[in-house]
Amino acid sequence: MYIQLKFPYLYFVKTSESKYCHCLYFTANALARKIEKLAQDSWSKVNLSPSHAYLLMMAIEEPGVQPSMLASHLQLQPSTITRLIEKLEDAKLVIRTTEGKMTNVYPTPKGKELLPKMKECLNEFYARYVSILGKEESNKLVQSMSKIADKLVV
Amino acid sequence: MYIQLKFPYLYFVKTSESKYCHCLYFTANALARKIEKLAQDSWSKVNLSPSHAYLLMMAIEEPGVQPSMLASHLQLQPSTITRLIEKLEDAKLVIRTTEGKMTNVYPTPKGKELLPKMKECLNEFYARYVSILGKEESNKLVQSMSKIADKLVV
DNA sequence: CCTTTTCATCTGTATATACAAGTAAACAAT
DNA sequence: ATTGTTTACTTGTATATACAGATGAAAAGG
Repeated sequence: MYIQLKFPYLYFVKTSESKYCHCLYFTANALARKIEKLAQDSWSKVNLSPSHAYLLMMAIEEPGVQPSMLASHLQLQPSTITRLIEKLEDAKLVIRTTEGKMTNVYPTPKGKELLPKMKECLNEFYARYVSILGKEESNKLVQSMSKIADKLVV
Repeated sequence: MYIQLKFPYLYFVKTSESKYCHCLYFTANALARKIEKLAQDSWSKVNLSPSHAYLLMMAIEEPGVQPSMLASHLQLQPSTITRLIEKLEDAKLVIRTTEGKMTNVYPTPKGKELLPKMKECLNEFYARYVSILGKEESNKLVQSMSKIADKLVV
């Protein structure tokens, strides 16, 4: 004997109808994952994950930028930044120089070449979510989320 | 020669001041990670990650619940659910029975025993974020995030 | 100067999650 | 009945991320 639940197959549940939708935990994660997917999709043209792409863009904008700086701007742990840089280095898109305890990250020519395409991806990503959410609503969302993220510093 | 950036060490940047704060991608991820941390902290008393805890709670509320159901309510992929269940099974908190192609997940007595403590964790988690964000604002946030997550179904 | 502390980064390891492919059951179509 | 398709779940593998500890440089204290 086993319980066969009501809707055989594809229990598709909207986030807002999920049993745990009222819970900040799942809502925030579900939203982040969906946005992640949209972003991955938008950056697939340059064969980079969004994080790698943003890091590369920062290195282009600010050549010699340091991992600690990248960590705080990208809101990631230093160890994560190390790993991201390693991968970009393998792909010959950035180089790292170490002087004393400091490390500086510079884009390679090959990395710089990608900039226009990355900007396109950025625009496409923006356009896509604006077309889904509307300009108003997406701006409001970003603002309120970052305000709240600041408050949540633990 | 290397560039020494302005604020030696601890480039602490609020989410709202990050170079990429205007980007939905980083904002959503940063927020989700902070909430994740708060949740992990709240559930550390039962030695479970929030996802594991929620899965266990669902199995207690609805004994015999199926992985597909869990996947849609917890907004996770079926394979992820399999892995979560495996771990709970190792910890003897749930058991799985398979009949045909269906799988049912039941809490063990040891699992059920945890319910009161888990409810405490849930309450603590809720209380913590409400105390930081306010009741109004946190409700509004959850609502708008889940509404937007629904729209983003790709 | 020497010692201790702090700092910036890296390494080892672990986690949650995902995708894609695999498997086996159930269903459908002829 | 046989065969093909769909479904439900699992497995293999990969990824991004994190934490904790290691390392080596710099700064501070005496």
